[in-house]
Amino acid sequence: MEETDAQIIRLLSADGRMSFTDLGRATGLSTSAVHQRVRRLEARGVVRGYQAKLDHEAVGLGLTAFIAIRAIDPSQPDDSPERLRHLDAIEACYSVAGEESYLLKVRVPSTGALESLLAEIRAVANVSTRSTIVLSTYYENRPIGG
Amino acid sequence: MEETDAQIIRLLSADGRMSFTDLGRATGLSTSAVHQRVRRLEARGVVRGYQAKLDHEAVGLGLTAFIAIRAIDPSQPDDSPERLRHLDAIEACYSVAGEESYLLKVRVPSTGALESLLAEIRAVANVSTRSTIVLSTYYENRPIGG
DNA sequence: TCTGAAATTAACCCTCT
DNA sequence: AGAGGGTTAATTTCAGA
Repeated sequence: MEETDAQIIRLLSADGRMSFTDLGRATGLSTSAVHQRVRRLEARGVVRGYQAKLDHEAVGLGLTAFIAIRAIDPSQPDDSPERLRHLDAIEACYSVAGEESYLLKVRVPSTGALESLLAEIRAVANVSTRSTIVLSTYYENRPIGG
Repeated sequence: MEETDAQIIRLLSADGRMSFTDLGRATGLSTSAVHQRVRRLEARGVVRGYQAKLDHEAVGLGLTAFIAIRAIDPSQPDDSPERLRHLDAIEACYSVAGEESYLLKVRVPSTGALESLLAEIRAVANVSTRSTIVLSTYYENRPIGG
């Protein structure tokens, strides 16, 4: 990865709405050159899209939790990520090394909603769950380092 | 939270670079009306910024891990999040309920880098660590549901 | 790959409702 | 709060180096 592309990526990681004009100024390139580079990074899949960072509390999703899951029947094929994909409370799904096989990050409005989500996860994926409740978020989704 | 604002938030959560013109079309409002609403959401802190979603592998940060940390000396004031803030491999820091007090999400290039990061975390914050390595990411930072 | 210029479209600000 | 209009600025495409 070239230094100019790396710089563009750092800038867009910190401000996803930065204009091509400003990106050009920051990198010392013309507007059309950065435009070309950003489009190429998007086409290659290095930049996968853009997203607003939200105050989840204000949006009514004030409860965040991490849910580690473990298959109950190890002989069954384990396609939990696909089985759980439709649950839009699940913001992220990772397969992990360790005692459990997957780790989910979820956002819900309340403990009641978390309770029903857990029931649904267990039913849909035939897994046991271990939840870790987030008490407060100090920082999150920080831009990549520079 | 009003339905129109909620809709704008969902749209910007899915596409942070969506134009005010398109937001207007999608919500049935004029360009200037959505413009006004988005600026208000930003001013209130509901929208905290915008960010490019990256392929971290392509950017040279192919190793993701979750690190749960626990204070070694419970009599010391526990300001780990501030002590660790300067480490830009740490993408997120949560305080959590459970056996450990904080959960970090980190991105590094290699296991070697993870090893030195762990050493630094333990030294800087005087904590013990328990790491969970991410093997693969099925989905992540999905837009909020609707 | 870059620049520079031209054409199109969007952002932004203001006023009126 | 929103619509409409006018000005400024950005995006996008293209020719040329």
